[in-house]
Amino acid sequence: MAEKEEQEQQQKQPLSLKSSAGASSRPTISLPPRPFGEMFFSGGVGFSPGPMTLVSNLFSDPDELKTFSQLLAGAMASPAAAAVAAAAVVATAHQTSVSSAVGSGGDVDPRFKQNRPTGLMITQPPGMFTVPPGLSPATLLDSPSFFGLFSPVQGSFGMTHQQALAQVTAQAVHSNSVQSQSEDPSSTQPEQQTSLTEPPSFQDLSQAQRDTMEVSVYEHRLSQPQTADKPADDGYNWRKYGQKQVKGSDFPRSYYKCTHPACPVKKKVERSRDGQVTEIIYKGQHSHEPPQNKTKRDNNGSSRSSDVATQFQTSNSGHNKNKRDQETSQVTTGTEQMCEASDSEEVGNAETSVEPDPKRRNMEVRVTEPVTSTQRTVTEPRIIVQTTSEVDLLDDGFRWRKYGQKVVKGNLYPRSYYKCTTQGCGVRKHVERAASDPKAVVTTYEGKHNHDVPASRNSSHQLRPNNNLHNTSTVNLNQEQPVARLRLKEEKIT
DNA sequence: AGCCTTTGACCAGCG
DNA sequence: TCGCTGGTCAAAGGC
Repeated sequence: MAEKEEQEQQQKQPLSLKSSAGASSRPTISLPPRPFGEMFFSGGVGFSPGPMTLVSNLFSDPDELKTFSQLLAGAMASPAAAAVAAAAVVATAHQTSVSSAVGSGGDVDPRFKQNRPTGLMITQPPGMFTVPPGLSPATLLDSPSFFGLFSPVQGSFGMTHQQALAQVTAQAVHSNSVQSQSEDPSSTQPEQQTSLTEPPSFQDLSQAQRDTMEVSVYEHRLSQPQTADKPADDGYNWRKYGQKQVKGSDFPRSYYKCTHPACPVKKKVERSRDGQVTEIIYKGQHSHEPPQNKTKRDNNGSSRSSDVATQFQTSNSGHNKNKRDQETSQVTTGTEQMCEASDSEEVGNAETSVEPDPKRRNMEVRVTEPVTSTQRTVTEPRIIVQTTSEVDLLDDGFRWRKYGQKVVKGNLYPRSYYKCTTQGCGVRKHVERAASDPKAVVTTYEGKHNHDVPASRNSSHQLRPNNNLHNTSTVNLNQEQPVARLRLKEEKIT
């Protein structure tokens, strides 16, 4: 008897795994409706400014950014990455179609490295991407439906990344729309149909459309469960307006409303028996920016933490009949597996990364995100996919492989992340376009090369970082070009 | 004083 | 229609 109870208790632990769609109590936390790109890419880079600065003008073309096709190609190199790409595309596209709403968070928490989320599962809303358990991402990629979804993108070279995303969005939304209509033939969703050609951003939507649009973003919390009275601080102010003991839960469910006047956003917070937050479901779109002066109350780092969104769901108020189901159903990619925390530097650092773990082939993908605390509005969601094929040739003498990029606060341009391709060398650098001048870039090095410049490139390198430099300096390499900086940072990479 | 949480009651959807 | 369940309201109290 006691043993049974113990088993039950174990099953109710936040990290326990259950199937979704009603039966699921997989620990999920849904993010507030905010740009997926931001959720993926903002905050907590993990790098800190290094000591030396140097001028360079390595990118003259703002389109250095990877195209969607490139991202897709990169993703296809790795099944796991492919899954992440798919999920990211869907999520991003979905976000694009629904909202350009603001994000949440605050300042970067330096404790993030300790508290960073460590894993999550990418899931998709019904009618969008559904990868049945047992179907590997690679299989997915081979499936006609997958490329059916992406075909407009692949067949649209020359279009912008955002346009590509828009088309994917259209496909996804259409798919969702079709499903919804099949469930409720009497209702139509003209605005979504319209989005087939040009998905409207949240700003583009009429107020009525905004009001009827709901977005829930599910997020899995794999570590740092919320044990405080309040759930994760997501940058907004909430007022609890109700609490209910729900069936099948040992802990009551709490209901919160955004305290901002006229803001319709609500969230539900569920906890496990031990008080840990196991699920937060957001509903609605914030009609305002997060309060900038919001008090940070995280003394232990538990607040301010947010994990990567793993599931997007949309519903239309016209379908309230099915709203509950839509809100609670969760379709996940791959098996119902939860990955434990990983201390992988690659995973744990700032950007989204992918860890193709053969043991978790059917597990979606592991993607991590730093504690998000930056607050900004992302106008163009971007995708970060770890690519394996691209070798960056930024000519500092070393060979680099680009493994991600993201948009950072205050800069319209993403910065890109590179790793030294030499085996065993953990040096990384990130290159960002200067906010003040897109022609200038800031390159930050992290770590110390444990090898010499590759012989084949010895003669060509221009900006080789001095591994032993500790000073900071700025060098203007080109009087005609804006000053960019190369920061060198020497620190132990753990 | 203002904002928040608590909590019992009420309401609506569903089977 | 009734009971169950989840969601919300609103008064009371605390900080």
